[in-house]
Order: sequence, then structure tokens, then C-alpha cells
Amino acid sequence: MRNTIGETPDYCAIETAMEVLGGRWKLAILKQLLGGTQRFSELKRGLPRITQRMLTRQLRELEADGLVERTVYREVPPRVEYALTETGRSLDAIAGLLDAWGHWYLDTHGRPTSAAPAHAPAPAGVPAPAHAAVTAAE
Amino acid sequence: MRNTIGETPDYCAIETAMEVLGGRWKLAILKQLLGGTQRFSELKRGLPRITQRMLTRQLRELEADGLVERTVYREVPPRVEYALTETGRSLDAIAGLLDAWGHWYLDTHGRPTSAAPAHAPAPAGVPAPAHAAVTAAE
DNA sequence: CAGCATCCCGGGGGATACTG
DNA sequence: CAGTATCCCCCGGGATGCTG
Repeated sequence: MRNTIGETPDYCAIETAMEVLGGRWKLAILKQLLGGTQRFSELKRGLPRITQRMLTRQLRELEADGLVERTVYREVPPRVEYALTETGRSLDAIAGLLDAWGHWYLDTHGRPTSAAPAHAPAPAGVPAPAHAAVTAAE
Repeated sequence: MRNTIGETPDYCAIETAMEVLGGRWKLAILKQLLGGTQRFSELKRGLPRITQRMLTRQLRELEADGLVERTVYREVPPRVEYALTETGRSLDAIAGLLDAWGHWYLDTHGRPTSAAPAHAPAPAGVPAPAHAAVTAAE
């Protein structure tokens, strides 16, 4: 299709970037693959908290968006290798920066307050900041 | 807390970054604010496709995560200004890169195929690519 | 080994209407 | 002007189980 409508100039290409890179795992997978071609199980090992299903799905989307290339070796024990395409590799710098930023953020701010990790059940005792502290001014 | 458990080192800080920056609008808003302090309506104008609700919510989350500062001027016509914090400004480079990348991606690949924009209901007639084109190899 | 299939859930995200 | 308040829908994401 590629924008049949003619309008919707997207205003801000960041939205497009987020469409491609959105989701919790895309960039993490990308970063993994920056280390070189890897097969499914290697990726899985590198991202212990992702489920197979999610890994598969995200990989497929990344493939559809032209960021990774999937190569199937039809052997007796099936082997599938994933590699970054040129497009995928073009995210090298960005992934590095985001990773560094994430580290730094964790250091200086701790875990983000807004998005509760859901599966990190909150140690019971942290009373939730209640962001009500409005910065009033005149 | 800062990781009381000792384990769960997050493996990849990118996940953290995505928790903070995830969501369709966060970075777009950030980028808007990189232009300087703006009030609600200005932001809204700069991001025509976002709804008030979303703008409010995302701004609140960004505030909670320490990326933007919200200043309320209690005047007769209420005025609220949003500005980036230091932390928010630290994303300058990343936002720029992502924006540039988004532009480039749109140019070279067109709209991302994976994430259907949901509210662009697919013109009915496009039979879904069926990504079956597996890159086989021996 | 590398995956689909299935079931399930929460919340992200949108539209619209109302308010201080 | 700058929000809340509702309602609603979809899909990201997880768990588990089965197969070529």
C-alpha cells in the first residue's frame, strides 16, 4: 500500500521509528543480533526473559520490516539463523545509545515508576510516590 | 531499591529504556519539547494526531519518570507549561537519530508492514502478504 | 530444534462528552 | 484552556502444550 491516502505525512518520523521498533523486545533482539548471526536458541539464551512465542513473533515482524534476515537450513535437526540486514545494522548507534541511556537512567533514577513491570510484583513496602506534587508557580 | 534482588540485572538496559520511552507518543512529545518549553495546546498543535487524553497521560508518565517538568500557572485562563528536565534533554541525540532514521526508513522502505496502523483499516483487497517467502538455504 | 496453536489477560490507545 | 470521565476495542505479551 505505502500510503495510498496521500495525506498522513506522519508529522514526526519518530512515530514511524516507534512503529518499527516498538514493543518491548525489538531493540533488545536487535542488540543481540548486532553481535553477529545467531540461531534461535542462541537468541533465546541471550534474552532469558522473553518467551519463545514472543521471540518468534518479534523476529517475524523484524523480518517483515526488513531489519533481520531469516535463513532456514533444512537439516535433520532444523537450524534457523537470524542476521541483521543493512537496515538492521543501521540501528547500531541508536541501540548503543539507548542501551547506555538505559543503564544511566537505572543508575540515577532507579526503575521507571510509570510502567510497573507487571511481573515484578513490587516488594510490598514501597508506598508509591503519588505524583501529586504539582509544581505550582505564579 | 535499585535491584535489591541481586538477580534480574535486566540483562539489557534497552528494555528499561523502552519502558520509559515505550508507547507511541513518548518520543514524539519529547522531540516537540526539545524545541523549548511549551504549553499544552502548543504540544497538541504540534502533534495533531494525538488525542488530549493520550497527550495528558503520556505527559504525566513522562513527568513521573522525571523526563518533563510540569508547571501550573493558576491564572484565570489556566496555563500549564511543560519543559524537559535534564534527564529529558539527555535524550536529545537519541531523539534526533531516531527521527532521522524514521525519515530514512520511510524513504527506503515505505510504511512498516508489520504494525498495521489499526485505524487505517486496510483498503479491503490487499490479501495480506502471507510472509511465507522463506529464505531457504542448503 | 524451532516453531505453531490455543487460551488468557491487562493495558495501550482511541472517541466523545463534560468541567473548573 | 487544560484537563477528567467514560466507554470500548484491540493487540502486546505471557503460559502451556503439541509438532515436523
